[in-house]
Amino acid sequence: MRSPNPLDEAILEVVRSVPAGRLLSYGDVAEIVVDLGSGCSARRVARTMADFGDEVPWWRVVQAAGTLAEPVAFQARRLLAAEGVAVDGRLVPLERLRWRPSPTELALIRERLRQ
DNA sequence: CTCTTGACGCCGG
DNA sequence: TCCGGCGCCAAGA
Repeated sequence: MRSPNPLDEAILEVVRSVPAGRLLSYGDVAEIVVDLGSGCSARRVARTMADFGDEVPWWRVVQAAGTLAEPVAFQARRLLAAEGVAVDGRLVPLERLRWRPSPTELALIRERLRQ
């Protein structure tokens, strides 16, 4: 298994910052990482989740349509329900629970990455 | 080097 | 709503 590079670290740090019960899409994570200064994309985030997701609350990252990614849908459904998220089949209320880092939160993430 | 393969996403039909 | 088509991008074959 490959080891995480700086871009992976940035992605993982963002996902780690998502509070329980809140959600983002792969694309949202990518946007935030871009704001942090690295180039990124939804597909790139998905790859990092596939490789290193178990190090972070990966289940809070869902598809843009509010659907759970097929390969991990079963586990995600259980973990999300455990933190109070209403799961309807493969659908979750992304619009209602979407998380965006505040400027200060963003600064904190930047700080944590500066190691 | 080319071609395929995804925990993706937007647009049309 | 549910596909199909594309664009995207890095990893493997």
